[in-house]
Formats: sequence, C-alpha cells, structure tokens
Amino acid sequence: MFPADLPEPAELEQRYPERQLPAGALVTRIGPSPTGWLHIGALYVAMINRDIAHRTGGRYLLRIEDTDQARELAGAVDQFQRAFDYFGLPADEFDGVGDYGPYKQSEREAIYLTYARELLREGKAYLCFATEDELADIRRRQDASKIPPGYYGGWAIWRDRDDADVQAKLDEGAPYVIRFRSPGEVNGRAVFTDAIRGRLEHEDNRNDVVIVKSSANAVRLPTYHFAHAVDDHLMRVNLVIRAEEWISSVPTHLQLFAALGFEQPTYAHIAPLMKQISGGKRKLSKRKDPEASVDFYVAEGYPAAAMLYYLRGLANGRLAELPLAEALEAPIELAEFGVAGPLVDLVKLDDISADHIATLSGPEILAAVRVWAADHDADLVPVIDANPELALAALAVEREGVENPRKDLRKWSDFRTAYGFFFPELFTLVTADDERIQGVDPALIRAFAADFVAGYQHLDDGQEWFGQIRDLATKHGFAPNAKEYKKNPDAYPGSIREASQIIRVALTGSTRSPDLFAVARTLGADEVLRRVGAVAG
RNA sequence: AGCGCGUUGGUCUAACGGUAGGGCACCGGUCUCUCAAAUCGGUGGCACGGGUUCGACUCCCGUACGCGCUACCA
Repeated sequence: MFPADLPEPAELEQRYPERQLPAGALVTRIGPSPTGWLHIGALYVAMINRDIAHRTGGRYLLRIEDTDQARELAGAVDQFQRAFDYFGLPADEFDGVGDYGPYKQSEREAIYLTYARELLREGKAYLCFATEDELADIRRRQDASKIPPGYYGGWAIWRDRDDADVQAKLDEGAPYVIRFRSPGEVNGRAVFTDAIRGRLEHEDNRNDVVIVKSSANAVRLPTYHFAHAVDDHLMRVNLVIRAEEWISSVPTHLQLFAALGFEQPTYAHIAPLMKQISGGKRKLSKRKDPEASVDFYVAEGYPAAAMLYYLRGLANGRLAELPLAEALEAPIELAEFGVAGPLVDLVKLDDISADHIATLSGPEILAAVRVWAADHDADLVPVIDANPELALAALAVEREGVENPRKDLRKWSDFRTAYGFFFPELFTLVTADDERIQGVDPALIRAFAADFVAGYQHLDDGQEWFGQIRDLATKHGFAPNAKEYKKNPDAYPGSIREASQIIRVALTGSTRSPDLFAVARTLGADEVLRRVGAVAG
C-alpha cells in the first residue's frame, strides 16, 4: 500500500525544521492552481501575502497546487511566473529555490503518504472503497429525506468495516481513497478567530473528507484540505491569507491540524474581487470575464505600479488616499481590510494608470512601450526602433516643460492610437472629402489647404505659427471665433475652429489631437507640407 | 435546502452612539484651434422593519437581497 522507503513523520520534522526568524515574522504563501491562467484575485492575494511577510521579516512562498491533474492546463505554471515577474512580485521560495521544497504538490507524494499512513496507523483515517455510484446513491437518499448530505456517521459505509472486508477489497485490487475519520458531531459548532473578521462560528465538519485521492491514479495526491495541513505545517507557514470562500472549510482544517498534531496557523480570509453586472455584482469568473485574467492587464499594457497601487487601495482604503509612491511603500494591514467584496473598476484603474504614466518621462514611457510592444504589438517595434528621436519628440509634446502633462496614455497599448500618427509609416494621408472634416465644402478645403502649403512658414513661435491659420481663415471667409459664427451662421463657411480642424485632420488624421503647433514642429516642415498638400489634392 | 460571509450615492471608501465627508464616474461653468489636462461648481447614499437610547449609519433582533461552501475542484 505504501512504498517501503517512505519516511517517518519525525524524519520530515527534522528535514523541515522550524525557521530561524525574528519574533513576529510571518511566513505566508500563495498557492495557485494551474487549472487556468492566473486570476486577478490570485495576484491580489499574492501581493498581500508578500507584503505582510516581508514587512514582518518573514518569508513568502509560491507553492504550485497541482493536485487536480485532470483539469491541469499546460503552460499555466510558466504563465504564473511571467505574471508575477511583470508585477514585480517574485517569491522568496518556489520550485527549485528554498529549503522547504519541493514547492510543487505533485512532487510531494511521499510526504503526503507519510502522514496519511500515520493517521491510518492511529485509526484517524481509513480506507474507503465506495464507488462513484455508491456515493451518488448515498447522496440521492439523503436528498430525498432532506438529511444533510455527506459521507459521515451511518452513511460512511467504510468507516467501521471489518479488517477482513478491507483486506478482501485490497486483494482484488479495488481502488480506494483515504478518508479522514472526522471527530465532528452532527450538531457541533466550531469557533475560531480570523485575523480580519474576528470571532467566527460555523457548523462543525462531520464529513469523513477524502484526504488522499484514488489509488488508481499514477501519483497518489492529496486533496486541498490535507495538502494545506501538511504543506503549511512543514513549510512552517504561520499566516494563511486566502479568499473568504475557504471560511466554510476552516472547521475541517482545524480537525486535520489537531489530528496531525500540528500547530494551527492564523487565518485571514479576505473578500473576493467582484465584477459589476446589470443589477448586481458577482465573483469575477475566469471563464466569462477577460478582465479576470492577469493576462488581460499585461496584454493591455497597464503599468505594474498602477495595478499594484489600485489593488493596494482595494485592500486598505487608506492606501488609496496616499500618493502612488507612498502607497506602494506603506504596509498593508490585516486589520484595515474591508469585509465586503469590492468591484474591479476598470475606469478607476484607467484613471490611476493615466495619472501614473503622466508622472513618467518620455524616455521612460518609450522604453516601457517598446517592451510591451515586443510581446503584444510586434508591428510597432520596428517603427519605434527606426525613429527613436521622433518617438521621443512625439512623447514630449505637451508633456515636457509643461505644468500639467497630457494624460492621454492609460496603458501602453494606447500609444499607437495616441501617437501613431507622428510616424509616417503609420499615417495614411487625408484627402479633402474625408468625413472627419465635416461641414465644410471640399472645394473650400482644397483651396484652404493649397493656400496653406503655398505660404507655409515653419515658425518656432506658437502664436505666430497659428497666426498663419488665423490669417488664412479670414482670407477664406471663416468667422474669427465661434461666437461670431454662431451669431450669423449663414454668413460664414465656419469659424476659426472649423478652419483649424482642416489642418488638424490633415496633420493627425483625427479630430482630436495635441496642440497643433507642437505637432507641426515635431513633424517637421517637409512632413507638414506633405500632409496638408495631400488635402490640397 | 442547510450553514457561513456581507449590505454607506453608479463605484471605492471615511465618520468616540451626536451636522453622513472624500476619490473616481457623471452633469455644468471657466480656459480654448479640437481633445486631454487644469480649475470652479453640481446631482446623488446609510437595503427594509422592529428594539435599546435623550439621540442609531453605528448596538441588538428579524426580513430582503447579494456572494460563498455543502466534490477524489482548488
């Protein structure tokens, strides 16, 4: 039933001794399951765990909880690594690094079996040969008579079987699971303390939960509950921060820790991240919501600092009131957690992110965009690489030397739409009948543009430069300002506003753009003439 | 169904049992060649019902609603 060379618990206790850490040091962990891409909630919990461990002089571990081999997704572990790297949240110990490994549950089979065998020896666990059909039948009968469901008491058909029955099944090679013999009573209550919520009371666990999955599997793996007890004890984790959906299983965990003779960790259950839906909110779903995946934020190009700042603000409201740099340094306090699940608000994230990017210099932004584009917009890379000076000049427009820099970049993927027009390779010339120049007769547009080209002076004073448009507008009959035009709309083809739009669309291909003079200076005289010339026809 | 967790404007959050305040969003003004920004102002909230109290967002009970757990998923 067990390998001959299985270690004894005492040997494991020796191999994974208590950590030598300063008093009050907290050892925490994140245990993502590679059954899907990393969830934004996992990133949130990872950040919290890491922050608290490091602030107290403890350790933060990354443990891959791959005990559900049927649902495992290839490549998920690598994606975890990339995601944690992107957000600057590396673990102190993880697969291959650290004295308390392996940090992959699928490689800890012997460790789990050691403790399972021990519980078996002590009569605190037993072999269960119940088939799927039998379990379904038990469930059906319980449902029918409105009895609380579960494998317990008289329903636990293998709980108190004769050794002979067990041996017979073993002899015929029937697969079995190992179940915990729960000491819980039917109407028992469990009371425990949560570091965030205080005293919690819950129906006690009475189920003889499975602790080791079917012997028919190639690798004998534990269920979450058993792995949690064994791993967190052996890895000397003393603070378990996890999502609140685990509150219901704390009684089970407490029983397991007690049966194994382990000291129980402190629990802190945090509220899950939610998503707004019409008429309410629900937990972010990995399958339905793209923004549930960390990949979404990486692909969109949200700066890591902005994400972390946003997430910290959700964890502790106080941190949302602090400036970014300060909030990133300030400690996250368990006592300050809200208990209701906050909504992930992409609009708020955008705002934070735009504010943050506005504090960056052009070269910093360009470097980040370049890194982002390499993975997510390959066509943009050669364009940037061919014109680094132009890229920097474009980013400098209304950003450098001004009091309030433009906030037109919320994420790196915005660069193409906001600044792409500066690059001739990404710009499509505009013609006079373009729908973006609305309300003005194409013939007039052509004449206006032609005049502009004919007399263009690449002046370096903003007022003087714009004076060219002003003069031309007057010459072609445009009203000097919007007010005049509004007063007497039939007398003019438009106002200075409409006239400016001709040049704006010609130069930028958009009705909205940064300051025209700055754009023109950045583009250079030749390019300005080429673009306006195209409108002239 | 049972058990648990929760509920302050649209959203994130403050407020010894004593005038419900701020951020984002939204709306409007200013600025202006457009947009963004900036700045000024505005709309909007204690889920409901009882109880305790001189006084309840706050404490207690109930109801409703939301979320979760009741797996050889985590």
